[in-house]
Amino acid sequence: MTVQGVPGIPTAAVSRLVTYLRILEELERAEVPTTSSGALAERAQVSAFQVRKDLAYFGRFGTRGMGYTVSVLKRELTRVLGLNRSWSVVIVGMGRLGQAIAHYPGASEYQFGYVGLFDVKAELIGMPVDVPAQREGVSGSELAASAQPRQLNIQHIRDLAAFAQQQAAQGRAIDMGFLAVPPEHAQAAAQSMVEAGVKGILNFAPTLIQPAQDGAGHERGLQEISDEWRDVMVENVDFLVGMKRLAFYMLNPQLRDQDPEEKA
Amino acid sequence: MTVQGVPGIPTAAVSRLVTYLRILEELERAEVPTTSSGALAERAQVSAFQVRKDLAYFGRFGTRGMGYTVSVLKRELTRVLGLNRSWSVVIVGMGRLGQAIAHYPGASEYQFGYVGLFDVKAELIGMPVDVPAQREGVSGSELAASAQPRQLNIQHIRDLAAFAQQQAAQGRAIDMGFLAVPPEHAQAAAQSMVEAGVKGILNFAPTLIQPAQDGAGHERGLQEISDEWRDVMVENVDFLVGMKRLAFYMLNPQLRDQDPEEKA
DNA sequence: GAGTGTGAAAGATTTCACAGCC
DNA sequence: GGCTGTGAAATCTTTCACACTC
Repeated sequence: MTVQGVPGIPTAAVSRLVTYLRILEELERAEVPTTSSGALAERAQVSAFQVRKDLAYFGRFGTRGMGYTVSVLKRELTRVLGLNRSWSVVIVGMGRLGQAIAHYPGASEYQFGYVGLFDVKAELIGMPVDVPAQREGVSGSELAASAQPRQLNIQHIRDLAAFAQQQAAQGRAIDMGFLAVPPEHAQAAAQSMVEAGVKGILNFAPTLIQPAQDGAGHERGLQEISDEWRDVMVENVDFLVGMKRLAFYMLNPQLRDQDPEEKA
Repeated sequence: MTVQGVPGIPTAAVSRLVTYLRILEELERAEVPTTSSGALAERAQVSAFQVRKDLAYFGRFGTRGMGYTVSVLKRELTRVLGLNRSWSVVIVGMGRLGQAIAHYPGASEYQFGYVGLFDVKAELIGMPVDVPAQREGVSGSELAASAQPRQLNIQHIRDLAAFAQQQAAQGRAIDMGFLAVPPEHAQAAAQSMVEAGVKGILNFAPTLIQPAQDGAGHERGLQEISDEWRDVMVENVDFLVGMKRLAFYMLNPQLRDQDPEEKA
C-alpha cells in the first residue's frame, strides 16, 4: 500500500478518518467540547491505538493529558480529507439509483455540488431534477459555486464533453463523476467521462472499470494506460458485493474478525 | 483478521471472490469454456498470485497446466459464497434509496428475494411496490420461495416483528434486512430488525450501528452485547465514505496503491 | 493523573518461487 | 510447456508499551 518513497498510509486509515470526522460532527452537534482517542475509538468500533495511529499519519492534533478539541480535530480532518474545497460533480446515469443519489442529503454537505446530470434514455432527457444546494465555500475550481438550490435538466451523455468544456471555460471544471448506469454500459460511460476530462469516478455499477480500453481490442495482456486515463482515480461503491459478503459471513460467522478490544 | 484457531481468511479475499464470480458469469455468457488465474487477475485488477491464493483458501478448483473450467469454478464460488441457497430479505426505509434498491436488478439474482418493505412515513404505508422475481432454487428457510414477480405493500415498521413471526411460522424466516433510513434513525431501526429476529443487516446509512444499546443509556464504556445482538452480522455500504475517499485520493494521488503488476 | 504520540513488536496479508501435475 | 497449488519471504497493518506533556 505504499508508493515509492512515500510514508505509506493504509487505505483503511483514510476510510476510518471519514468515520472519525462523522463522529466529531455528532459530538459538535451535541456540544461536546473535547474528546479522546478512547471515546472516538468506542464510537468508531476500533481500538484507541488505531485512532491515535491513524491521526498520527497526518499530524499532531491533540494535547497530552487532555485529549482533542472537537472543533479543532474536526477542522483538521476536514482539511486532510479535502473537504474544505468544493467539488463539482456530474451524475451519469439518472435511473432510480442516480436520482436517489442526486437527492441524497449527505452528499451536498462539504461542497459537493451537482452541476450536471446525464443519461441516454430519451424519456429522461430534459427532465428537471431538484438538486440540493451546495454549501457556501471557496471552489476548488477558482470561482465560488452558486449556493442556491437548483433544478438541473438531464442531458444526453453525448453532450457531456461539450458541457465539460463550457464549464471549464467558466473556471468550474468538473471534478468528479458519479457513475450509476447499468453494468453493461459502465465502461463506455466511464470512457465518455474521462474523455470529457473528469479525473475522479465514483463507480456505483457492479463491475470494474478498466483504464484505457480505447476503441479497438487490445491484443489482451498488459494494456497500456492511455494518457487520458493516466491520472484518473476510480472508487467503487458496490452494494451487491456488500450483500454477498454479508451472506458469506452469515454462513461462516467464525471467519468474521472479532471486535478489537476496546481498551487502552 | 483471524479468529481463535480458525485458518484465517482475509476479509478482502471474500470481496475479491465476489469479483471473480462476476467475471466468471461474464465469461460464461461469452461462452468461454476455460480460464486461468492470469486471465481472471487481469479482469479483476489483482495479481495472478492473489487469485490463486484466494481460491486456495477454499479448495482446489483448477487443473495444473490447464487452468479452470468456467462452469466448475463458477459453481464452486457460488457455493462458497452461500449464493446457492435463497435469502429472504426485508427493506427497512423505503425512501428514494430504498425504492432504488428494491428495483435494482442485480439484487434479485442468486435467490435474494424481498419479502417485506417497511417505513414509518404515513404516505408510504400501503403503497404497492413491484419487486423483482426471485430466481428458482431451494430456500434456506425450508420452503421453496415463490418465483413469481410480485407487488409488496409497504408496511409500518411497528408491524415488522409480527410480520417476522408470521413468516417464521410459515418456515420462511427473514434472513437479512437492508437498512436504508436516514442516519439519525438507523440505530432504532436496526434495533427493531434485531428484535424481529433478523440476523444480518446491510446498512446503507452513513453511520455505524452499535450492537446492544437497549433502551436506557449505558453508563458509557464497554457496553455488553445483549443476547439479541450476539450473532447479528452487520455490513456497511456507505457511498459518502467512497465519495470522501475519492476526494482524498484525488488530492493525494501519490498515496494511492499502485496497480499490482499483472505478471506471473 | 490522564491521555497523546511514536518506535518497536506482533500479526496479517500479499508476493514470490517453485514443486507438482496435466 | 503451461499453469495450478502452496510453503516461505517480504511487506504492510495493527497492536502495544511507554516516554512525554499538560
